[in-house]
Amino acid sequence: MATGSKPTINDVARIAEVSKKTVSRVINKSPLLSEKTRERVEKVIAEIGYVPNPQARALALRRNFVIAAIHDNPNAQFLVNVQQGILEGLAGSDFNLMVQPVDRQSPTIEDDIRDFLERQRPYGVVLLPPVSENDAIARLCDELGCRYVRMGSVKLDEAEHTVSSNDRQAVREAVGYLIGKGHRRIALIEGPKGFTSPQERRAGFEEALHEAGLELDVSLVRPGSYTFESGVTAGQSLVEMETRPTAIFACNDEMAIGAMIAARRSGLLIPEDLSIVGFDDTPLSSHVWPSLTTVHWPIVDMARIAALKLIAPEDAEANARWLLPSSLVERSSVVPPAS
Amino acid sequence: MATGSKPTINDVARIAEVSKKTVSRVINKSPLLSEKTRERVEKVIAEIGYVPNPQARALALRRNFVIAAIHDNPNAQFLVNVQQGILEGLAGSDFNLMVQPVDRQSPTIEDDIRDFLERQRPYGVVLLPPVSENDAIARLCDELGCRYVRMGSVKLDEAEHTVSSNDRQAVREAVGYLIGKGHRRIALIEGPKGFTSPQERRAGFEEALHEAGLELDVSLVRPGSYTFESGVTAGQSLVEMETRPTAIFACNDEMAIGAMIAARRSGLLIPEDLSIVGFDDTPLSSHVWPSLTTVHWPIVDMARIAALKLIAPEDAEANARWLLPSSLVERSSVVPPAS
DNA sequence: CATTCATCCGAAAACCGCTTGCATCAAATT
DNA sequence: AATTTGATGCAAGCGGTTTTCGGATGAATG
Repeated sequence: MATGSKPTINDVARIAEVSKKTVSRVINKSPLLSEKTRERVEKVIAEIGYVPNPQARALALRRNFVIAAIHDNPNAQFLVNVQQGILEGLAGSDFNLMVQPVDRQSPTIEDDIRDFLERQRPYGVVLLPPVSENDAIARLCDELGCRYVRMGSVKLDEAEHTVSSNDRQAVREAVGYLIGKGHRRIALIEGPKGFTSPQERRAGFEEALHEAGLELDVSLVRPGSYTFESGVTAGQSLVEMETRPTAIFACNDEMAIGAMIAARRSGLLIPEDLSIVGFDDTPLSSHVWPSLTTVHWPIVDMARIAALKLIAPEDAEANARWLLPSSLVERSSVVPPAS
Repeated sequence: MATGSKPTINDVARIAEVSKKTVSRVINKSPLLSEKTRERVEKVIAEIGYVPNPQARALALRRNFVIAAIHDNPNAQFLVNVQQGILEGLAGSDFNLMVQPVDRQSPTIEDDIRDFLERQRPYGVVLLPPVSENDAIARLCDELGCRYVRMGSVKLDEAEHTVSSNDRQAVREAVGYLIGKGHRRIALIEGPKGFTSPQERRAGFEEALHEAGLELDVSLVRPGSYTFESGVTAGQSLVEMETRPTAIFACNDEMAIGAMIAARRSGLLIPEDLSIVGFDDTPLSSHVWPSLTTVHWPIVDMARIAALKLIAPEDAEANARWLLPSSLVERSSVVPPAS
């Protein structure tokens, strides 16, 4: 090999006195290979510091050594956590992370994703919620032979393609905790309609009430869209009620904090006059005052496992864990109701 | 072309009755080409829906059609905004975004980045602060023939490789605004030592004081590390002073909000007892109560222009705008001091 | 012990789809 | 007619993988 340029498979073959094919077999861990030859080739590879050229492999294999995160504009913290998790899963491998935003509203979303997959040919894709709930996109991946994992509280019908969290159970626990503190008038700020995760969270809310023998009071339920502003609106409407709730469970932290702000604007003290529980455990939740009691949503773990499922499907952890526990994080936004 | 498989350059060449080379010339917009031939080839390309295979191009050109964002992740919101900006700049092009985190502390950081660049061969890289301040990495890019743009308040010596914001000027304006409201005892919570951006912000702070004929009171300066916790610590120490400041300028929003929390814990009312100004204009700043008056840091724009500089260096905007204005956003955390 | 046959490994060549150095050729210029 | 110029094509890469196929090896058989 010429000094200054990277060694190629030809250099390895020449020095080790074998054919390119043999070197290729070593790289791809082919079993049909004598131990002696393998060792000799590996020695040469180590000596001259050979690294296979990813572009050439991509061309020959029709597959790029890249994992793509396909998302539709969720929350910044969520996106970064997912990226971090995927990168953790990819660490030490030859894979890189590509980020591909899409527009869920767009009528051409399927064609856009098809174009992306056909052109970029990622080894696998991680579909983030809410776009992960689009079955057509999963079918598209199947059709194009692209590995995929769907994240979120997706319907749990295929463990192979899903990494999820048990939101329903976690919310039941959280609301049970409020009930345990003595709260009876507990309001709910919902997430956006039509997605699984808010549905699951609401289901958990109702289950907790029933478990305690309480009825769902629909006058205490407010719509929301997972945004801070929607939390403010919902919170305001709740604290202005004649008989206002003593506690609020919001389906995510942003809305919980929005509700907190709204309550404070109305002169209420948190948590003395109103307890609040959120969901997600974003950094935000410990940066407000009082700090927010919330449900920890294990997205970094989920994303790491999603990546492992894609690049090492035989990995034990990737196989075993596809439904991760969410759990309550007690901070200071909950106290028993003023009697 | 066989049904079901994508057309290749050979199909185009055959149908248009020209050579591959000529098709390649059309794709790469070579000037040495008769108008007639170009039109004929373009017609065929459009008809059969030919799209060049990126992997094959990458192999032949020794260059991947990818822009990499190399970061040493400070803040989630920052990272997402940069990604959004880069993607805006890349929209409509054939480029994709790759995300590569590095560890600034690692002794092997240069080798890590060298490996990444040599293997992945991105068309260009965007270096995010603080890793963008590492001159060795910029030299590495030069050496490997990789286009690069450094983001942040980098020393402004080479417009070609820099997209920056005028933090100093913006802070001068913000602190001038506090002075204009009547504040005289203005505290400063600094950013981490050894980086340009906190230095520039501090310089702006001092300039504003001097402009108003005030002296810098070093007893009102606190160290910080751009984290919420460091803001809490600094804020607490400031409000516990015998003669406490009437206003605080924090070098970023997280610390400003930390200081806000600390002040409130001490029983102070914001802004009545203490005015606070931050820097960055993260969503956070409008989600706290009272909402934070801060300096808008145009990172989405900066990142978009960085991407344009990489993929379309002849673009007018990319050339002209490499120093973007930051400007004050007035919210509700500043009032005149209680006399 | 010699011969045959199945088995398996590895060398050579084709291929993935695009770029490019060099050659060619027609048209335009002098 | 000779020379320049611009447009185009051929074929050889880029650095891997895969198919084909010949040769070596070892076991089975007579």
